[in-house]
Amino acid sequence: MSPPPAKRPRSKNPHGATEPCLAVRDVLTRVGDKWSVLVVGSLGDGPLRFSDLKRGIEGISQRMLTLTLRGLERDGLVTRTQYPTVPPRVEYALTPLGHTLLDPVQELAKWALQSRAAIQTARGRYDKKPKPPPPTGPTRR
Amino acid sequence: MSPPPAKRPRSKNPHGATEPCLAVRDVLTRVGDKWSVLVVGSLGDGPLRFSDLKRGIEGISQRMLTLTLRGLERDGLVTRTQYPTVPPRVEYALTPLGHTLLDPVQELAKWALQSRAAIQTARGRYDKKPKPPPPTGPTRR
DNA sequence: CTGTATCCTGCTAGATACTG
DNA sequence: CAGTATCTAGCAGGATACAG
Repeated sequence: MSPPPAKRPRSKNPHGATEPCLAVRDVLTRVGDKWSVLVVGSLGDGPLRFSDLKRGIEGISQRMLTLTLRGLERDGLVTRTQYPTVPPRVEYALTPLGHTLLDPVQELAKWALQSRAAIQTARGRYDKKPKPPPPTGPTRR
Repeated sequence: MSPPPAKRPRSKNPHGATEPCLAVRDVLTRVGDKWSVLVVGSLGDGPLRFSDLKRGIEGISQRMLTLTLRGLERDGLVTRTQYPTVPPRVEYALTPLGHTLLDPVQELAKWALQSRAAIQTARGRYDKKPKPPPPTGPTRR
């Protein structure tokens, strides 16, 4: 039998183990998608109907709103309440868990607003620099 | 000439204007991608070399690490310092702006760790329910 | 060691049309 | 009003090979 190829003992990460990383990535894929945060933010003020959400979030398509809401519902962050009236009326609201997300997200939003200018300045500067010069002379990035 | 089709006066959003949304989305696309947060987190303890980052972040490919670092550099969140030694040695570090991002991100990470269990429970519950029943009888979701 | 250049795949998300 | 069903384009991201 050939000896087992020694599975990489895995040096522990300096900033935490592998476990937390997975959790963070997991959350980030939910929260980091194009619309989830905006939906959660919209619901922060209280329950809203489907069409109100759609109107409130400029640019979202019906499809994406549905998908986003399903995802959030699945994760236990929002509830869906359907009133059997005609025409149908469905309300979405944050769960307690969903509310706890509101805080970190607003932190991030605050950062975004504060840093927006700085970031755009940095981008402008960076985008002007790239000097891939002619083969003559030492290329210096 | 045909009259301009009246550009939709746009009702103002209840949770803020359209402006902030753009900023938030902008940040989210940077922060919400698969690796940026982990890179920033890794650099939180201090500067690191390329290969150290690669080793520290389990599962990232060379390509994505490079791309992520370029993006962060462009946005003024990290600096790249190249020592003209042989072999080449490049160190990445957070800028002051980058450090300010560390805080909100860690908030979110904390939330992720705390809520992980609850979310997975919710998912399990949700994934069991879907009852697309036989065509006989009133389908009730 | 630190990248860049290709190739290739799957998913994300938009547009549109149709149903209860 | 509230959703589902399709179709499709674009791009994020992985593997690999090569270069300074």
